[in-house]
Amino acid sequence: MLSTKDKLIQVTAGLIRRKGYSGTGISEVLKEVGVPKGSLYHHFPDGKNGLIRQAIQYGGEAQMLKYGEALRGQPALEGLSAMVDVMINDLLESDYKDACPITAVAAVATSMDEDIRLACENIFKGWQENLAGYLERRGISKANQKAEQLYAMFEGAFVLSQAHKDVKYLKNQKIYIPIILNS
Amino acid sequence: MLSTKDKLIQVTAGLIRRKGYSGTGISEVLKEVGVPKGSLYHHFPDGKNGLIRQAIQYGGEAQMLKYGEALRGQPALEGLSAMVDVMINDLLESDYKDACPITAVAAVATSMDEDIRLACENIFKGWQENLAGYLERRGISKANQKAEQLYAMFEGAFVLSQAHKDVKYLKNQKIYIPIILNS
DNA sequence: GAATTACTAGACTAATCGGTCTATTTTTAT
DNA sequence: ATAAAAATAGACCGATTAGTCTAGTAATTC
Repeated sequence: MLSTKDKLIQVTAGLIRRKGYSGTGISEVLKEVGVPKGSLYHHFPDGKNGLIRQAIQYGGEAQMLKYGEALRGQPALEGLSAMVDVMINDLLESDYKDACPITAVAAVATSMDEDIRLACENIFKGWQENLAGYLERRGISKANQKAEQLYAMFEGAFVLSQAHKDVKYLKNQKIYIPIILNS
Repeated sequence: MLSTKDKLIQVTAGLIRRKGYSGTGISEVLKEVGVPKGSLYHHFPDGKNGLIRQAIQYGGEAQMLKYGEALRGQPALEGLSAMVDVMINDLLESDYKDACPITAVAAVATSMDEDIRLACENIFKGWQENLAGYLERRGISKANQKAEQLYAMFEGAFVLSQAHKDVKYLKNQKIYIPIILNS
């Protein structure tokens, strides 16, 4: 059984992924979870900002778990390919509605409260370090730089695939994964 | 002298780049341009949607011009490098507040009116075709696929650089440009 | 110069925004 | 059992949202 607080975080994480920061309304969250306003402001004394900050963190960590599962036990090439498949599935399953959990907020975060941007930055950083460690354990040189580049590629391909409603941009990443790894 | 309509489009283009679709308010646009509501709904009978759609198009085309200028007359490597510099400058000059003119909207566009998403898609498509033609004229093989990949990389690096407030992700693209071109 | 069209001006509406506040209920600790 | 703390409930607030509507002004056409 999920606590009210967790339900609020999860529902918010789902909404910001589709509608971004400003597009996600407090009342919509409350309605979907089925709790009154008092509960929200009890659990999140600094209101929308605190709620979204925690939702970003939750969504980012949940995503990292999915990526980690795809990578685990696999050689670099297969693991990264499976990770791209996770992204492809996310788009297809949501009919292209679910953005990367961070991008939808990150793109406007520098014009909002700094703590929101920091939350995005930290999630990205965690993803990258995770992937860099994975590459390093597989003996790949310049693991850190390559992890950065792979994330940049995947991130961009995700945005393009979503905007075009066509996963080909993500699929193409599989061609370039070995090229980056061997560079 | 700019027409009222053009001023509305330009100011809106600037705002959506920083705050996205939902974060950009009609009244904020009006205030900044200094015109009353009647003018806006005269020039844009379908309201906010029409205004933002045209602002996306304007912003996208303006950006393409900047990219075109960077590429023009240059060999592929130098041209693409200069294009990355345009992105770097955009971030630095705005203190990381200006996102890619399309991404900020595109990430949430699939959860809104289809015409908004189509506007984003068309701009991306235009950019890509433009770059593919440029590569082709320089005798580069698989120009279309490489143009797609380069945009994915740049797009992702832009998002990461913005979120981290660090242009290193964009700078690193210069390492990978020749790798993609020669692949 | 008169009529028509284009545009500006801004009051106004209904709905929603995030947030506050006071009760009330539920749970926990003693 | 009782006191204290945690959580729920929702009325209410001022501000803002996108959008409508009626007037009035400016420019254009005939």
